[in-house]
Amino acid sequence: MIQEALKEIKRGCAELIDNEYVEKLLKAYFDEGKTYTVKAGFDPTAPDLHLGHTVLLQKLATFQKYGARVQFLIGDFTATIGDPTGKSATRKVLTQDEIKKNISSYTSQAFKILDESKTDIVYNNDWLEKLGAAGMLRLASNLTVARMLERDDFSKRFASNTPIAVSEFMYPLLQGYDSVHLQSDIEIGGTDQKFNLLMGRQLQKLYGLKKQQAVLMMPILEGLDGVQKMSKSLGNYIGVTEEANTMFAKVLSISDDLMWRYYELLSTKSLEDIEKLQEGVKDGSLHPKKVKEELALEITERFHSHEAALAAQAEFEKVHAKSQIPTDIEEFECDGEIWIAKALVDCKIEPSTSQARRDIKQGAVKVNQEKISDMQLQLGAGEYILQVGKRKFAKLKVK
RNA sequence: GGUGAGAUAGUCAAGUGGCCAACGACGGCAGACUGUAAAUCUGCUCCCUAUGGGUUCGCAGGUUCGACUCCUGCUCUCACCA
Repeated sequence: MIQEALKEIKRGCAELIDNEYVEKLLKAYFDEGKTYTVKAGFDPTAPDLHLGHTVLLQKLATFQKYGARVQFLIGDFTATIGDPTGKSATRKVLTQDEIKKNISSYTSQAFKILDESKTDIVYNNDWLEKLGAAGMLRLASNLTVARMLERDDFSKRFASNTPIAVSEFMYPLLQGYDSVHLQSDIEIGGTDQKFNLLMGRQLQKLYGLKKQQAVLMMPILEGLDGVQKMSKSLGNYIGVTEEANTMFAKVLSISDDLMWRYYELLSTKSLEDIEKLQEGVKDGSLHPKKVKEELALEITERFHSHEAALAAQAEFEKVHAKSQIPTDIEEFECDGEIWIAKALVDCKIEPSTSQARRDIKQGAVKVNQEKISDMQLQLGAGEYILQVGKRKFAKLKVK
């Protein structure tokens, strides 16, 4: 029983520090029904969660299945500093107002995956603000600069002459202090958080806690490009609030290699089943696109519904396999004759008339499914379906 | 505080008085081929109804017929010294 739970918990994880402690917690749960706490921190910097975040959330949900109370930590204080992780430059600081705005949409998205009744939402501003200058200094005295520079991204930035703000040094310390305050039993985070997560253990010890948190690290989910980590700023993400059609299409656009990665980290299929799929693709009995569709269905269904997922699949087939016009296209209107390039910009499927001209020249623009080449084309009264490339559509009514 | 180096398009990075809307690479977009995959090949990649015009090379001035290139001041970054 314990071993089974442990196996599920460890699935897809990159590293687990203090396996024994986790086992002990699980044993206490199964034997005596004792719960324990699992902390995960989230930065309220962007109001939207994407699949990269859900890797962690799903892991938290697994813990909840086995007796954990989740400490869903909103880093409203630390967000004012900016976590240096993975950034090549100092991050811009958010205002309190911006942060507040992000939080509510944030949590409601998270509860699509987490069990609300087993989750405590906590804000680190509550205790970090009270820490004061003296507390900060005490905290900071625990760490040397040399040790701080051991951190990969700091040393890289230092070596490449990119600025590091002193306040950024405080980030790992504050995150670690969160674990002291919350007395977390386990903390989970991405592999890029290793330094910060371990800081929690170190500080818990220094501040005299009996137990030090176990640390579970999950791999970072690659974005749609398959290279960089999924992030909103890179635009290579699938947001959990995105429409079913978009979600489905985005999953299908990832590469075959990346697909297995997504299977491992996002699917709830058992590892054995995934392996079978992999073999099937290898020996040619399964078409990789079919396998990818299955993944797309599973993910879309998770955030929408079974019906919506199926509808998205049908829509996708319609538009791409049969190259028909999508069902829902944004509609625009205009008065009087309009120049094609201007129309494309007005319908927001081209950023500028310059770009529109280029695309027309290259034969990427279609009007009512017909490729056009006349740069000067004027659209008279009537209804038109405008299309740029394979993905951008708009309907325009000219009065 | 002192000395030196640097800031160029989404990123990296050439350019060191006119040949510069600015080489190249990556990214991105589009076309061909496909499974809206990958790989490959090709074209495009500041804005503007455009064989032309406008605005760009950290910011503000100046020199010059002409400045990304020279001068002055400022802002920011880095290194060394204190």
